[in-house]
Amino acid sequence: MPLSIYNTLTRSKELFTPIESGKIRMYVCGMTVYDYCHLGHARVLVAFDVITRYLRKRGYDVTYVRNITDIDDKILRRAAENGEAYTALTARFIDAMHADEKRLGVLPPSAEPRATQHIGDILALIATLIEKDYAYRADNGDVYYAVVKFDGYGKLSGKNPDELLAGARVEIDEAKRDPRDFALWKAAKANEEAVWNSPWGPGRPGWHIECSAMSTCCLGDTFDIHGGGPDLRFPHHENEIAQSEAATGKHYVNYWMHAGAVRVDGEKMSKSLGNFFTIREILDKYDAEVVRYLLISSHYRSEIDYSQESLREAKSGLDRFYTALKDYGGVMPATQVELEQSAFYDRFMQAMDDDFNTREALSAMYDLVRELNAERDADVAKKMAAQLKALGATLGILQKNPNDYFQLGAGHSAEAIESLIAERIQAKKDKNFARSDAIRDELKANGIVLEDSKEGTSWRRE
RNA sequence: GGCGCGGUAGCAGAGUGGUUAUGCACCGGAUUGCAAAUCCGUGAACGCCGGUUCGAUUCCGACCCGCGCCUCCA
Repeated sequence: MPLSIYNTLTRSKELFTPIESGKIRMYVCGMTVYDYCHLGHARVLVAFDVITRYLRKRGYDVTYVRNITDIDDKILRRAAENGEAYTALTARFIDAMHADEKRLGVLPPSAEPRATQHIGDILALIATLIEKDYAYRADNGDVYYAVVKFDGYGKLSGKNPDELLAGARVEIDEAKRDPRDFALWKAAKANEEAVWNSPWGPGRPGWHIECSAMSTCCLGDTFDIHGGGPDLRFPHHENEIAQSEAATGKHYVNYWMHAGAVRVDGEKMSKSLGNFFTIREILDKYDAEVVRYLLISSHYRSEIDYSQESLREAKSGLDRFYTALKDYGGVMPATQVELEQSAFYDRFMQAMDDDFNTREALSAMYDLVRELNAERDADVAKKMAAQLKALGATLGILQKNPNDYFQLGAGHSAEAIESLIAERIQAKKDKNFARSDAIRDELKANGIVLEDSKEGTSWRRE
């Protein structure tokens, strides 16, 4: 079964071939830690988490590196506003990020390099670029990359370097030889606390060079997959290519992957527009697994629109899965062969092999649900439930005990609900349906739904 | 202006040159004391105009509309 991946560089789906058989080296641009993560970050986090899980399920040994940008203009500005050390600020938001991703069921990456821990690598990379005449020190003390020197500039974003030059939106900076040039090293200004010494004077690294240094350092000059958010394609990733390929003389990345944007009310959600929702404020109101389900219920490359309605639908969809698993509890031992012996498994894998088509994979799972719900043979049904749960694991969902999923966070105590259920069962035995319905209505008004079956009465929060 | 993406049933969202996506919602039936859940079933779609084809939602071209990047942003 071939795996195909959409490559942003060639704008087409390509059969995936790793550099080294059985191994995948992947780098994803992580957060700049000056604020809480928002839904857009969650999208990238979850998308590449699913991708990593699937690649591992397929048997690849995946090294997943996701950096942390912990030195940058925005960080320094925010720290100054708060009157705190920038290191204190970044430490806080790194902790918050880890807490958020854990709640979303995102597995930790293999390595999480931080820019401030790689200053030496960054300096070495800049020195190489200057040596090879791809960079220059300007009069203001900054070191810039000379875009004109790099032949392939624009190949990732499809931009023509000449048109970029003509673009009036590129800021004119007297120190630069060319308006397209970007900073590799920023000279220290007065009273700045974040300063490192360099051959070009005290200062700090530019954003783009950080990722070139950290990725190459952790994964080698050429690696398999580089991912990130949609707005990183230009200029960030374009600049990474220019830096890394100029420095090493080698091809930098084989497959470029970019997640789709998250929108709110039809507008792009972004920090600059100020219309973003942080992960934690959403998770205060909604089940983290519902949010994760929302993020995987459309293709990772497509845009998604965030709304109350889309969350409600996500919850309904996830409820259907957990309802199907409800009678089978948490533990469902099954052999690998049993788990994979299914047309639904094949469909799932085929969908995921096609550029990680989670939506198509979910539809195979829903078809499995229908068959499971209709199955009369308890042993067969149990096996199907195990299959469903195993497929869910690949997407990072459905691993909770169904009762926990349905009951945790209910306003009432379980004891109070159970006692009302007992009273209602007695009323039903007495044919006192007015009383039994009253109990059900009362619980319903408090967000508790009762469901009768042959085995008895169960409950869930709405 | 340059480059790129998309327009699919009430909504969300896959996919395919001819035959069921899927989920939510709706309708009919089964089940239920009544519900809920579940199952069975019906209905409903491919922006507009041309072209290629025996046949196009699917390929090609034009058009209309929406959006993204080009500036810090995931």
